[in-house]
Amino acid sequence: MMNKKEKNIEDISIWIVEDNIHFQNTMNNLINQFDGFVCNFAFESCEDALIEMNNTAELPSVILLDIGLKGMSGIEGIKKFKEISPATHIIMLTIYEDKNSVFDAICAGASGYLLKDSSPENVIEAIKEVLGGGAPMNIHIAKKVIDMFKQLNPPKGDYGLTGREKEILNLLVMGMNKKQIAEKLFVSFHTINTHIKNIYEKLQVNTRGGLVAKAYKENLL
Amino acid sequence: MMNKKEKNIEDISIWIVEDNIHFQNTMNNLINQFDGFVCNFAFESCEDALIEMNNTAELPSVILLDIGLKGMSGIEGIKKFKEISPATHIIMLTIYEDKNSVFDAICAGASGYLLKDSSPENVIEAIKEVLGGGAPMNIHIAKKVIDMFKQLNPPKGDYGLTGREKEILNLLVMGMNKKQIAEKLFVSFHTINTHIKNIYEKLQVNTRGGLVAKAYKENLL
DNA sequence: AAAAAAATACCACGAATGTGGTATACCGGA
DNA sequence: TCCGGTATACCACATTCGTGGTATTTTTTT
Repeated sequence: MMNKKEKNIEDISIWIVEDNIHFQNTMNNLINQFDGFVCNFAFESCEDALIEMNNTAELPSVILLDIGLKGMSGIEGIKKFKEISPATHIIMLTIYEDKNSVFDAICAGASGYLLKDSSPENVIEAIKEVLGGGAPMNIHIAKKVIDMFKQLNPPKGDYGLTGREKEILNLLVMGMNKKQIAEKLFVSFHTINTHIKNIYEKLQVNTRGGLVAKAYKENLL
Repeated sequence: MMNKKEKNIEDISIWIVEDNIHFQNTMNNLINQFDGFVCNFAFESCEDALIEMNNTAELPSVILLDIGLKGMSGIEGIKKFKEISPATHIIMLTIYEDKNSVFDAICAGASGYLLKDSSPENVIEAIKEVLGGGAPMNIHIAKKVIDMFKQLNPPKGDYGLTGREKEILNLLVMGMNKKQIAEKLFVSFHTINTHIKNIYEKLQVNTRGGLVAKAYKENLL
């Protein structure tokens, strides 16, 4: 009775993408019980949901999306959903608080996330929150966080590179090869070879890719 | 005189957890000098502070918590403190600038962050801010930060890399060579060679260094 | 079903790289 | 004055790269 809901044109349309049928049903019932929300579809995979999305005119306002799905992952799914329906808010569902996944999800465009053991109230609350325009967050603190990150960026690991070595490192990062660098600095190819050898030693790398990557990661430029 | 403060029931209670005695005292004095704040306790480890927390009815409003502590780390401490006293705001203290630590701290529930060489004004300011802000630094803050970072960074050009190509790009950035990548992905060296060839073509580069640099600059990872 | 895209695989060869050496000249601090 | 660090330079050799091909299978899209 409760989970067979009279469709109302005013209702906020919500989809669920979740491969655990039990949890899917639980969510479904929960949402349909709540006045103003209706769960039109529940899928077991992103692929299925995307097919429906491509064939319907009634795009959902919110998608509850499991982060660990078979086939296309939730993270990947976010991008696809957003391509088709940019206005749809996506709330990730996760079992445990996986920092990296959540971070990735946010980067991919998720509006929020929910732990699977959240209380029904929390679920409804989260949906309301994203619908209400997203982050009702203290802008000051957010700004402060950014300032912190900024402060933290400049100083990083010091590997005791000499001036010349830093100079050459920068040219390497620009994609130049040894010969080109030698010509640019008016020294012998052999000299550059030696310098690069020393840089590799100091940074503990042994490929060009590893070197450049480290230079970026550790802010050596 | 100054650091022996008359206890006032109205004062905001602040604890310090910091293993450097000198810095601990400096902070202590600073806080007690300020009208409206009182530093009731200063500990040298999370463990000590937690014991006290479990035995007192007067929970602190704010904890200044060193990030690099002997025994339980500051990051771990955050969770413990929050368990006992969710309303307590935690401000991290650190000398070394490490982006990851800060992010971890924020995820663990820290409200703010202070470099140890901050001016006295900054310290007081930070405490006031977390007290006034109310909003805990959760995933929403992170979202804000990411959003702003996204805005600051160029919208990262799309070079039409396929999934496999992105995968290989990431391995290249890790400093692996073709043979290693081939082994890791259980495919032939020739296949990797072809993929890399195509990546070079798409990104318009022709050296490993240039590739990795571009990957970082354009946020292709 | 047909077409397009992606992933796989192989060959060859000159160019560039990574690594082991050795060695000289310069300069600033102990 | 002697020593350590820096910059310079050269050699040799195995390994890896970059680039020109061609070609099949699998997946995705139309």
